[in-house]
Amino acid sequence: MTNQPMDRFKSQVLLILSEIPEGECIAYGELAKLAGFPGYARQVGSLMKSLPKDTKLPWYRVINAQHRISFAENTDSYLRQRKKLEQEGWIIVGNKLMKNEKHTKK
DNA sequence: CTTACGGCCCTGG
DNA sequence: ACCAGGGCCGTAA
Repeated sequence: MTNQPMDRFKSQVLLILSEIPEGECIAYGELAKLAGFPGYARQVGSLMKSLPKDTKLPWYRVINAQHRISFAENTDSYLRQRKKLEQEGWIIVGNKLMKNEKHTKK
């Protein structure tokens, strides 16, 4: 028996995360809020960090509230996430995520 | 646009 | 119990 609230938090976050459709993204804080734990953005981050590298969960669809990838550009974590997102139709311009629309809006 | 700072909340030493 | 540190966030300079 461990900390029940935290266990609940984790399972909720993972559940919601598993239901994020392809091509969509969510912020750490948003995810926490949906899970019923507003203010737990950092915990979501730690949880993502704890996920196994080969996880099926779309951890890469979680980004920060500034629509940026929360990793330094020179890290491979950053590259892995970026690659995944680009595969799902996102474009990263100046570190910002943008939907890949047919007509680049002007 | 880039930094800094305070606030937030758990973990691990 | 104290303290430092995170895949964070919003505001201010």
